[in-house]
Amino acid sequence: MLKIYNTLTNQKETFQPINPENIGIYVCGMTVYDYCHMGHARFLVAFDVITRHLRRNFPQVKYVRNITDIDDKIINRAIENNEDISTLTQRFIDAMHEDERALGVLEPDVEPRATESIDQMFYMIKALINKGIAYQGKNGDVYYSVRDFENYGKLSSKNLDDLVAGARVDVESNKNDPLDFVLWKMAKPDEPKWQSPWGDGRPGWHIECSAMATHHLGNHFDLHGGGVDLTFPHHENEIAQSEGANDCTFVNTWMHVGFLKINDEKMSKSLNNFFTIRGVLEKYDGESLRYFIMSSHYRSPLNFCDENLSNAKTALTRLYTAVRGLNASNPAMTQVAMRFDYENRFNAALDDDFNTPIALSILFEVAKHINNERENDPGQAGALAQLLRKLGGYIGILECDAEVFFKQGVSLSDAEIDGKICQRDDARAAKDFAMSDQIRDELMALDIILEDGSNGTTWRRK
RNA sequence: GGCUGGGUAGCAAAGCGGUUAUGCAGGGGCCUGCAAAGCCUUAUAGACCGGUUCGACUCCGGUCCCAGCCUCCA
Repeated sequence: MLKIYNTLTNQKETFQPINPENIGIYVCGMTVYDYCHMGHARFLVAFDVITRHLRRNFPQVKYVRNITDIDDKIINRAIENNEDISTLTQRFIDAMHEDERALGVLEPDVEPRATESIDQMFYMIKALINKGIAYQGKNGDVYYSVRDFENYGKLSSKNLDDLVAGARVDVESNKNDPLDFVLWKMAKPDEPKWQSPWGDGRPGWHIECSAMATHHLGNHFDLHGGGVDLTFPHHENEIAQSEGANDCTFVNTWMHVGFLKINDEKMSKSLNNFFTIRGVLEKYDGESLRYFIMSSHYRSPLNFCDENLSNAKTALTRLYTAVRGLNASNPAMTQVAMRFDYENRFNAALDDDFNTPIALSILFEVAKHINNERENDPGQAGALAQLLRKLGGYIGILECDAEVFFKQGVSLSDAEIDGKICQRDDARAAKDFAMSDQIRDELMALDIILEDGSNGTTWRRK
């Protein structure tokens, strides 16, 4: 039984699909004006784990993740780069897809873009104006009238008066109320614009998600997610817009992924401490990065630092070490492995609000079991190795060949290393251990580790 | 100030009202020419103060501290 923490109620709830035959989930995606950073990696992987689990438990899941391809930051960046907006956004969309593949993130079913969803936004804004919940200000911008939506604040547990009290003094005379937010803004000269019933302009940020989500998933769907920082105001405003326009519950369960910290500090541009995914990939492989992200619960803060990352790599190495050399596929043997309850416990962990740390700990139990059986009962060890890979696959790890994992990114060729191993074997046979150790040390200096086993010497990267 | 989370062993990170989390690092041992890997074994916890209970890291109350949101941000 799947339980999910719902921001709307601030508690874990049993997930009750609107239609068990078809689950709908919407996630707020990237604003594409730069390369993805590690914070993006975190929510991309988190929702990848979530949707993978949903897909195994329900016959059909529709995962929609939008792309914001028009906003101030994009416009400014295009001007800075002297680059066409669509060229800029396409470049970073392609880069995002590349990063996702490196992290083992599966594609969403639909990836709608704001600029391709303008008509749906018009439709919703019109509905809001007709109901008197939205109005056009003196400057032509269209605003949402927050006071006319009675449930405003229900997601983020805020009430309007507290918000007013805490608000920055923003004398925005075009609004009826300082808390009102923009649905459609008039274009300034030289800005990209679309014709609308209210004048040439472009959409406000929040309306695009309401429009795209309801267009692809209907007025009422199961799950909606994003980073915690989107809870207010973005998701709060999405609820106001969608429920205001459609007069029905927008989303049953709201999910929010915790923040990523950098060396225990908040990641921010002013501290200049943000890392792009591709930058980190120069030093760590994508799978280790993915493991690092899954090593804490998706709602907890996650601290990005070298120690934690190398820890993740070491941990993943232990799992690959367990399956190494046990690649043969044998469905019958997997059945044997099934008599242990690893898989049930693994699934139960994910059913408990996607508890990846527990799920991973079960993987280590299987690894230990394999190591114990390796000598005694190779058949069973092989079956357990298959089980380990299968469970790993459920969360997007352990899917590559162990030899590939152990030999990636090494500066010498296989032949060169094999040559060294032969030399060393000769030295060892002659009991010339000084020479033998020297060869091993030389390779170690190149991050190549030699291991003498009963079937000869094997090697792996550090 | 308001709202939401959180404070667990050397580090990271979970579950749980009474019995081993897990990974890395540390001690001892097995294996090895020596290592590495692996196995066995071992030490180190639950911010503080009260309360409930036969029994609390786990529930309740209070105190202190930390983080996030309240302004664009995953």
